[in-house]
Amino acid sequence: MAQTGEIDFDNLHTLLGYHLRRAQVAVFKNFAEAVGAEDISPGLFGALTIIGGNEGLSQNDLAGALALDRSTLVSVIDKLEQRTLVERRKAETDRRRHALHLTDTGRDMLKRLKSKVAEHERNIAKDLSEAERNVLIDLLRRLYGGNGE
Amino acid sequence: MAQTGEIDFDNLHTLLGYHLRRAQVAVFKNFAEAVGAEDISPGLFGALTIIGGNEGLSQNDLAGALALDRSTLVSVIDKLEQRTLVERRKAETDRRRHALHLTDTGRDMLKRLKSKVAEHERNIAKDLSEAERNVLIDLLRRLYGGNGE
DNA sequence: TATTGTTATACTCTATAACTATA
DNA sequence: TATAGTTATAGAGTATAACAATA
Repeated sequence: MAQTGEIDFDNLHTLLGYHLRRAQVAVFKNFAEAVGAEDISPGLFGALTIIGGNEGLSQNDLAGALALDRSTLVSVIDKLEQRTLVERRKAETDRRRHALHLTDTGRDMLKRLKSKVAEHERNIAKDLSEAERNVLIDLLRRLYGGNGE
Repeated sequence: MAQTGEIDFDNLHTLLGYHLRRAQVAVFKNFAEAVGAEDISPGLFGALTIIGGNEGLSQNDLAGALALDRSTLVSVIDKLEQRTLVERRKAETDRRRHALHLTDTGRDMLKRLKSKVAEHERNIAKDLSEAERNVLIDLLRRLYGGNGE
């Protein structure tokens, strides 16, 4: 019977989607190790980062930035609020909206996370030169139609 | 209030993980459109491809090849078997094992899928030269430690 | 009427632990 | 004892549809 080492992968190894998934699994695993006891996912870190850079934004704004449905954002903010990292304040100008703010705890955690995530980035790209890393980001961006900064 | 276009993404756009996720979402969406009425996910296509290239392999072999737990493989094969694309045959040499085989329907579908997936690959990489596409695959591979073919 | 946030619900993908049958 | 497959269960991540409050 075929052993794992002898498996014929046919054309699977020629497909971008295959390598994207493998790379993402590896990167997410490394992310989890890098943040360790902070115990946060890339998605929640992204939400925290954007709230930190845009205090007072609405859930709709954040959903748009993260390309998530606004119903999905509810549970994202629920999680962050349960951990006292973020708070919903009633927006005064439009009482349908929640203005999202980091708590002091959230700000501290974000600061710690940023240095851990920076280390994580160096770690996953340790076999790539700085130029190669930039090429990789550029090529990925062209895959999904993202513009430069 | 901040609009989506004015959001400050801070350092998020400098992170490989961010672009990987965005690229993967775009690629998976395009995959779904490309296979259309065949209605199959990249994961099931991968399983089908490996079974097609290794008829008679066991569920354990396949789990290893796809880097999935063997309990996860059960539901993968359940789905493929419910659609009459794959069948479990009792391995004669070791009656604990299931030898996985494509049905005629599965073989036909795999053949159709391969051309649709090839088109999908051309489509997602349409803004990349052949050389750039190869560089991208090489760089992704170095992110997860994958060797050459 | 339209928008913001919420709830209820559901689906996909994945894993761990305990079980059965075989080896 | 160890392995192959299964089941029960759980959790993350995501979406759609319907709803209340507000605009």
